[in-house]
Amino acid sequence: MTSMLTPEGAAANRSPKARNAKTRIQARNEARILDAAQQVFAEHGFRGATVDQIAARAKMSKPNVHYYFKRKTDLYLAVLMRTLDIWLEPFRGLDPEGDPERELRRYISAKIRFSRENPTASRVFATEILQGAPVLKRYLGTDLRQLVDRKARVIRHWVATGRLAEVDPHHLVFLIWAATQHYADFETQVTAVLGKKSLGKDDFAQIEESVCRIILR
Amino acid sequence: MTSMLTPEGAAANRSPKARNAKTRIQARNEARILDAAQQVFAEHGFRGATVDQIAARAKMSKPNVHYYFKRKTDLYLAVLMRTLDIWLEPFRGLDPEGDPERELRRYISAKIRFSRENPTASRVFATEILQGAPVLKRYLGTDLRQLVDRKARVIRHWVATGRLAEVDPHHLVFLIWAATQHYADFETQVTAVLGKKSLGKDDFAQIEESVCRIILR
DNA sequence: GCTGATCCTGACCAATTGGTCAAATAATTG
DNA sequence: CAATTATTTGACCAATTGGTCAGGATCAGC
Repeated sequence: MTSMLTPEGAAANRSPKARNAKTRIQARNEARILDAAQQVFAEHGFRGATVDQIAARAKMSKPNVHYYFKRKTDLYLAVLMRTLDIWLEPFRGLDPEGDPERELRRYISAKIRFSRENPTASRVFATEILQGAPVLKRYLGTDLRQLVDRKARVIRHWVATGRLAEVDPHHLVFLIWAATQHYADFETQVTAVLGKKSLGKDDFAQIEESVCRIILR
Repeated sequence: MTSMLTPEGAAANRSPKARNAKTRIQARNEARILDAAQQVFAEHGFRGATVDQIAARAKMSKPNVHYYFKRKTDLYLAVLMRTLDIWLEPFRGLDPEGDPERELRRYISAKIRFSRENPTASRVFATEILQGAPVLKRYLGTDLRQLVDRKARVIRHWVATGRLAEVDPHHLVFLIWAATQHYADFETQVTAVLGKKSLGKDDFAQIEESVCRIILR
């Protein structure tokens, strides 16, 4: 993966004067568009989102959005990959030599923090998966699968050396993903049922503690 | 709620000859449309779904779909309410006098079974919540909240009488919801990472056992 | 300043959208 | 069967959609 912010489909920006390097304007605008797109995709899904809406939220004209991202799907892919990059960084960092509880707790903590600070990113990803991952399916079955298998081996190693309770590594990972994303994705339901306005920093701190206690019992 | 399959918005079907009672044709077609709509909404969200697609999947003409459900939102609402009706029935059935573990296990079991047999229903609901529950927000904050509060009191009672370990009732409910729906909603990701074709009956049996063991420890 | 590349936009299109309607067809009932 | 009602559809519409394009504005470097 590695910073796929400009995948094949993105506008072939021949860089300023010479080869490839982004203008300050380019960097600023691409980021602004990505942020706007993330919000709109989170609210309406891929097909429900309109380029007009995205442009409006980025305070730009529609043709200008297309100047930076030729097609809507490029924009969508870029948003998803940006999220995956951030999500998987602490996952890749799981250290086989480290203390299992400390390692997992750090991963959970990082994931929850990002979900709280950036719930829309989590929601775009969730929507993509819910709808059968039309765009990400290939990636999930190759790169991500490989990565998870590698880390599953680490977890199995922790279990084998008696440093972690007996668990199925894959289901442990799924459980962590589910738990850390659920409160960001379903925040509307949680706040409505609890009668709260929104989930604050303290709420998420409590959630983190609960999740860790249950998972790392 | 109670069988809101024909909410205000639905076509004002003056019933056959007299007042209100559904023709056999009516019942059959409404069900067929609802099933088709559920699939399409699950794949594309509300805005991404088209009435044409729904009609095609129900093997009907578009005007005929509008004959039974005047507007797209009526159809959407009907799909959501049908799911909620089924989901909440076993939740309402939680018996304060019953054995807590038995009661909760039965609820979890029913919920997982429905998620497995009807994953698209779960996905439509999840998408609605993800997108901020534009249609269901009011219901969540009133009826559902009331119901959950009532059942939270039951759980608190179980804890108070020492029949259940110390837990926050609301978070217990959320955890059950998250766990029972996750494998239906994110099946694509799970199967892709596991390299499986799909999740079978046995997979869900194992999932049910895991969820129960973790939650009812 | 001048030049060329980058950045931005109004106007426009073909395709698709939710929804309507008049008229045709099938059920039901007397 | 005839009349009434329930069901179904082709044709249509106004609005919205993703995307294009020619040209204008702005910038960097000389």
